Amino acid sequence: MAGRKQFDMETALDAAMVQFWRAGYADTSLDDLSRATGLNRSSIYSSLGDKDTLFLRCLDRYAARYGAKYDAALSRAGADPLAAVRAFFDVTLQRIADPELPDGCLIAQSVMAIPVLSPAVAAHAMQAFGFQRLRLRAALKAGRLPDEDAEAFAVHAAAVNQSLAVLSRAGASPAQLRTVVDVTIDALAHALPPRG
Amino acid sequence: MAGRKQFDMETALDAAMVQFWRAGYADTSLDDLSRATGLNRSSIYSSLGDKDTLFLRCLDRYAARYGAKYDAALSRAGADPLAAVRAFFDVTLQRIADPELPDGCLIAQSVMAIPVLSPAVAAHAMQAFGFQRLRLRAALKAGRLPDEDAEAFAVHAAAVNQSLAVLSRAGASPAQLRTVVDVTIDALAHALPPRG
DNA sequence: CACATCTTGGACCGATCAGTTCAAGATAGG
DNA sequence: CCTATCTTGAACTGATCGGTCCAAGATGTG
Repeated sequence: MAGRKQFDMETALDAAMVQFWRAGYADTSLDDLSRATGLNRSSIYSSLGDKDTLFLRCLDRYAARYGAKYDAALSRAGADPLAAVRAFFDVTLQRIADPELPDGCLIAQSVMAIPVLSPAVAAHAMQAFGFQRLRLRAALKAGRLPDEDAEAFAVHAAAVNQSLAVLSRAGASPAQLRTVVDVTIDALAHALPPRG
Repeated sequence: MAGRKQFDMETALDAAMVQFWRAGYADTSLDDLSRATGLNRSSIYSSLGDKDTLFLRCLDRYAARYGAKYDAALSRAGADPLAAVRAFFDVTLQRIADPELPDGCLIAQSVMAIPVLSPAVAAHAMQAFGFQRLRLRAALKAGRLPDEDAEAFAVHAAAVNQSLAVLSRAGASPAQLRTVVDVTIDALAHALPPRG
């Protein structure tokens, strides 16, 4: 029953991340984490740290993984602002549509829980939270959109993106979420011509 | 120390509501509720019910109170679609700007916690959650907006409205929230003319 | 003034929480 | 094969959880 580690670290971290993502920090006990990862408390503590540390690692893991997806999608989309916004939303919609993953967004949920999180965790959540808008703004600025419009587009799209997390958590279907995105893109498309 | 009730029911319910609103269901203990309301456990149980029941009452109280504010604002705004949307957002912005009240939105937070809430509470949260969009859609339909556009506007505005809760919880300033709203209204305004 | 009624404070319950400790035992190096 | 090293399972700790119970005592009625 011992000797060399009997589990894969990446798999265990993913399992812990999904558990926190589904149930939130407060409603995830060490027994839940033990069940989800297949490790017992001793192994969790020695290999993954205490609950706070582990949650921080999961938060950063989530931010890095999906942040990379946003970056890749925006880079693929190129210079057209609407294509960039569309690509941006598609990353979110794809994540939500994945039946293997919980609904919502770990970062958005963590931000909502800021008043009861430790300062360190809250700081990470807030930092990760701001990145989506900054990524999109940078992509739009790199394209052929005036800075002012890039900021406005990014603010608006990031806001709608956050709402997708709430809506999916409320049980909205992928089709309903797609409608929200389409309406948003439509509104942005109409706002574009008189300026660009 | 006893005899007739020594507290005001409405005040106590408001205090409990604010406590749940600030810290969420999971992170609110009976001691927290006791401290917030000034009542002790016995009085809470005999007068307000158990934790689940009390939370349900607070959720309904919140939905009724702010639902009424949305109704009143939309009714005051009249038939102009943009005025209606503006009035809709103003209710949210005013609530968030009130320093006496927690950031965010009790319903949005509850919806995010659905996987760990009791079925009864989850059902109430989901029902309350859908009302904003329906109120707005009804107001827009009553105005001079085609049904299809009314639905699209309502979907979009309700989504942005939800994001305001997340953003405020992340510490966004009232000015930043106002920017999100202004950008949204601007986009909707541009989407309007070619159709209406 | 006396009595029945009802609120209140605080002690108490079993369950569960995060976190610690340690012996059992599997492994790797010599 | 032997031993030092490290993981693992399980028991344990003190704190806190939601919920219950009951005596103390203030009130309204007669």
